[in-house]
Amino acid sequence: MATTAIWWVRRDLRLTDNPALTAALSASEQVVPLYIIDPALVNSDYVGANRLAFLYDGLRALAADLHSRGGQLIVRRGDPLAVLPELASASGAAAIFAEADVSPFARRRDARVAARLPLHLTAGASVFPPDAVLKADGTPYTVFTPFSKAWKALPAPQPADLLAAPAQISVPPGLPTESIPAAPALPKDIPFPAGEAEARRRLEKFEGQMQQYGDVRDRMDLNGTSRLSPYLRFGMLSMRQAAVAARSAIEAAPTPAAAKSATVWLNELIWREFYQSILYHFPRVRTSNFQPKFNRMPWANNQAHFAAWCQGRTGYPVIDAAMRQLTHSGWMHNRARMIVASFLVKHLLIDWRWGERFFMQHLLDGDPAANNGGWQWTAGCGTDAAPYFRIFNPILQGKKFDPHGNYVRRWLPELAHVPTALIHTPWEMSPLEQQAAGCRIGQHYPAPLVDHSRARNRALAAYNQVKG
DNA sequence: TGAAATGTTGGGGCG
DNA sequence: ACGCCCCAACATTTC
Repeated sequence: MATTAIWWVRRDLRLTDNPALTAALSASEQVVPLYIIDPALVNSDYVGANRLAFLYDGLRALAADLHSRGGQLIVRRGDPLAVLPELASASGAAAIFAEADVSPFARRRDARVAARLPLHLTAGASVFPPDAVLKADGTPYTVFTPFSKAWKALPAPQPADLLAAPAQISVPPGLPTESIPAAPALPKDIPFPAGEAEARRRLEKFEGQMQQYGDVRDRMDLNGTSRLSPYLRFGMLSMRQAAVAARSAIEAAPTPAAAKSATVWLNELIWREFYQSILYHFPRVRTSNFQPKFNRMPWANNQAHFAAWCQGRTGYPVIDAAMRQLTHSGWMHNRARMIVASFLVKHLLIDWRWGERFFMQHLLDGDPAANNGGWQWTAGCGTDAAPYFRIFNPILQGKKFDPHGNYVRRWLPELAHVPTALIHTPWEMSPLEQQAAGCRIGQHYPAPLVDHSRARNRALAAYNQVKG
């Protein structure tokens, strides 16, 4: 009888450069590619329809890729602790292989599984596992720059290190599978087709743009970023594939400026690894301030203000455009993420966890480590955090990073005819200008929810309380 | 991976 | 020609 192993797919929806799959294939003749739709995850308030739709589409793409190699994706719904033993006995599998996941939820789940079944966790979610990048005394880094230096000093993965996709996958016949749920109805303008092939296409396209990344990455009105985050989130692309591409762009750069630009993108990848390491070594950050003194923070937590922020109705065009980009497309430009996060936490004095949860509910790329790290950074309560007095001015940020107002107009059609000079301060339009633009402030578009200068002073006072 | 307040400098208008 | 003032423009410090 053929030996069998389960490849338990979680956040590694790819056949190329997949250490868990490779380990399963080398351990046994037959492999059961299994995805378990866990109701505890699906119904969590950290998950939303956007990301579920992307996941289900990704599973369909993975199933097709497996099918073309003679395999099959087995899908089950239920608690992994119940599904895995049942499938192991039905298939005769002697071992389970899966990619390690740093989130506290995943680690608890995997520990319970490993207590009952032979579960082998492999690296793969990051270029280097969290225990590989440590200070000389063995403790984890809590500041990004030294972390990134240590990361860059480790032997870089080479193109030849990337694991090839198996040509053929043999799955034991006759295993019952459930259908992949139809993706929930979503707005049509979600510009992220799921799947490994699409991820690779995007990476190849971005390799041609990486040398300009440093110049255009902050421009919200341009497509200067890689837009790979949803694919990295679900492992449709491995971090090693991304890092190899970044390194080769740096080496092939014709000018120092081009090399620097690609290095900036490599640093963005390292931020992902940094926050994975933080979540792994300090799991309490998932629910708590990394800096305990922020437990005293006098949040205002005004429900109506939070609702206005969520709906993109704060009266500040950059904020509202970004929030609608998030809810309508499942993604937000990174610069915009910093601006809206700063606004929620500082202008509105709302607990960063509220914003963190809302992001998780809407982002295709919503990742516990990166999202939590970003929010704690903005709130100033995290590792290597932004200083408390760094308060983004939404008007200036708009003028700098959306200079023609094209980003604002794209997501806020009610401002389509506002003159560019006032696109980031539409409340400054005279009654005549409002009429000409077909946009009456307070009717077609809200007046500012808070006054910038007053909100800034209130935030400084609140943060001073924590500091002292 | 800011912004505002405050300080400094230098050119030009003007008596 | 000179001093005075104004105020960009830039630099520094403060939050």
